[in-house]
Amino acid sequence: MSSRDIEGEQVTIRHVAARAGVALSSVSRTLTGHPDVSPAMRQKVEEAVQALGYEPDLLAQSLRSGTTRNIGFIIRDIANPLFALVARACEQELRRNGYSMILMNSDGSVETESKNLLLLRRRRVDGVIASLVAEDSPYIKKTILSLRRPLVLLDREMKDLNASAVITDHYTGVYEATAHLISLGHQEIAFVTGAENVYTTRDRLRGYKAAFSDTGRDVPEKWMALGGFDAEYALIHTRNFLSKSPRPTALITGGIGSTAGALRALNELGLQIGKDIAFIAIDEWPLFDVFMPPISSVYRDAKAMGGEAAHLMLEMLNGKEPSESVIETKFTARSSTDGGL
Amino acid sequence: MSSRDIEGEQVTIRHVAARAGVALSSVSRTLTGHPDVSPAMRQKVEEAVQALGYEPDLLAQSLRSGTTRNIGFIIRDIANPLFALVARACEQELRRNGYSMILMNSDGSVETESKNLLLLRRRRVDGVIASLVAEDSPYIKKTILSLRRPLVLLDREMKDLNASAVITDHYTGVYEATAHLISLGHQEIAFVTGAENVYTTRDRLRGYKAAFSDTGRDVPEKWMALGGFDAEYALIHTRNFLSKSPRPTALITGGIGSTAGALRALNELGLQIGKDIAFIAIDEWPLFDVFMPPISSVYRDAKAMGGEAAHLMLEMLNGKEPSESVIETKFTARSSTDGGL
DNA sequence: CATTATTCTGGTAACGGTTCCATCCTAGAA
DNA sequence: TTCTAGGATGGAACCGTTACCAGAATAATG
Repeated sequence: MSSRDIEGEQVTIRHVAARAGVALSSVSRTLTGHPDVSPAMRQKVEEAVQALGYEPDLLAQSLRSGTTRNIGFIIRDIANPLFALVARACEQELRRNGYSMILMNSDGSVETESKNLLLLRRRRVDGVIASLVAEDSPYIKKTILSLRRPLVLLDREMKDLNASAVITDHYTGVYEATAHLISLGHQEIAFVTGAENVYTTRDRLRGYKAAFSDTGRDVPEKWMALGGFDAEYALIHTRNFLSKSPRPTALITGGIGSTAGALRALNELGLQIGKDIAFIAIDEWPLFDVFMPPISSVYRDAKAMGGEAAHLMLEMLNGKEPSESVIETKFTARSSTDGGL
Repeated sequence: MSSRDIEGEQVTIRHVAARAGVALSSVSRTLTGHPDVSPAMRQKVEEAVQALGYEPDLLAQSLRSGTTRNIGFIIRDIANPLFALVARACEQELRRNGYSMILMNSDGSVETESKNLLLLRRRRVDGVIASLVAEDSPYIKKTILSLRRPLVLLDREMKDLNASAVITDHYTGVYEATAHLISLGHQEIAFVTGAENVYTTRDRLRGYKAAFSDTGRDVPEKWMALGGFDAEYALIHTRNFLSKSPRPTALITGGIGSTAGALRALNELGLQIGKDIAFIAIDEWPLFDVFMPPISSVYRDAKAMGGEAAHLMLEMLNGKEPSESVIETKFTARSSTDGGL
């Protein structure tokens, strides 16, 4: 006998009706708080519900009502500490409002992402919150347009989508970070991050470039590696940059994964942060403040992002128009930006 | 006009039947792969499905079949990097097998956890994978017994539950870690971790104690702080221990949160790891290998845990009896255990 | 007291599928 | 040729709800 066989038959509204000696429609009315229910009826039904331990089947209710109170949440990788914080805050806020979160990793693949979207549609989720792998895939765009459900994008820009979005103002933070390095006398500032087919990269790049041009300097294009958010990409390109001679005197990494890869490369080459090279990370790893030396960073409030995403979703579910919400970034100088020159 | 109004009416099996000019039962048979379907019928149905862009409603299928292909996943905190790795591996494996994951944080609260379990039951999930907040809550036990669904526990021991479990062999790793410190000459080894009402703590504690008693030493009970997995708890107690005189010469922290709190305390007190104090963390933070100095740790494969949890769940869903799976731990000495004496 | 408005209640039709059952064909066996 | 087995199909019941509609009971009105 497997554990599945144990399932005693489910208690349905019919059983309750029988036990209370009333029509099943009356039970439904009582339970959904319809006004036309006599105290006597309420009494009988509640007694029966209590006695049988009845609980309404959300599946059946969903089929009937056309709303599941389920929200799909698609991200590249839940193990990314930043996304994990976003997901947690988002789940908490959704849960407080009676919604559940169906979590799907897209594993950095447009194909998986697309499959996930289609599966969520078949599951009749009420809405989707997603951090897309890329903005330039026509296939994904087509899939999204066919979703026909409220959508909240995380740090992505896509036209004609009728979607809400939580957008980070990367520009400000990265501008400040780069300007800080320049003010310290750095010019050969490497920048290792993801590809330009996502808003995140483009906005950061804008800040990076502006910091140079605003001070009348040339942007050191040769020290830019814009290709992937994964640690492997950052590892290879950081290693490459730092083996050259002359090499960059400072390094900025964009994103959690890039930072991990770059730190590994620095470690491997025996270069000490804040001494042999100045280092700034965009987005914080949880223990950055106790790292030795403490790492300068461009911070954004991931918790706020998740909460805001849930909030925008709930608004759309209440019939409001899609809208955008902006998250600030803040540069904090710590001792990892000390040396390098 | 809100985005919800856009929803053009759903294409159902009825529309397909009408378009193909056949009975709706025939459409169903064709789509579910029933053997008694003529090539002509298949042709007609497939043409209609294609033309209308029909996709079966998983909700309706679930209601009929009694199986949702949804698995509930309950953990204390998805932002815990270890749990995030577990969750990712688990979701990937479930997804490969056609299941989706409903994620719920219990936020360290037995009450929330219990509510989550009940909600998952109402959502008619096919099974639940959970890392429970505590093993000694009769209320939770009662709730779980009423689940009537396959259950996989993560690192927890509960009797008479008919559940599968992924169990970590903490004993070995912690024993080795403690023995290593003892062999270096440490006796005043502090141990800061969660409460004993979860298997995790008990098994670690067993290893810690055995390392002392096996060498005929007294267990330094006064340096044990077993109360909470949260960083705050570890911060306070580490601070407290290390302000004493004499103070511990070594410190072991059990769990991701404890490690974070302890590192903050050390930082705050200006104590340098691997010099002023020997330090070992149980469970690794993602960047431990590039931390300066690198941190000695008791490692376990979180990815394997998640995959194994999914595997055990799938087995139960296929009618197999509940079973247990054991995950190994491995102590690795790095330079954080150098000094202290 | 008769009549009209209000509660209140029960029956039934959806929601979108699957599956059983009965019927009609067609082909193979006697 | 006649009988039968089984393939192919349509119709209807069912999964567990909610919502509409009609009728019964009660209350309010003239």
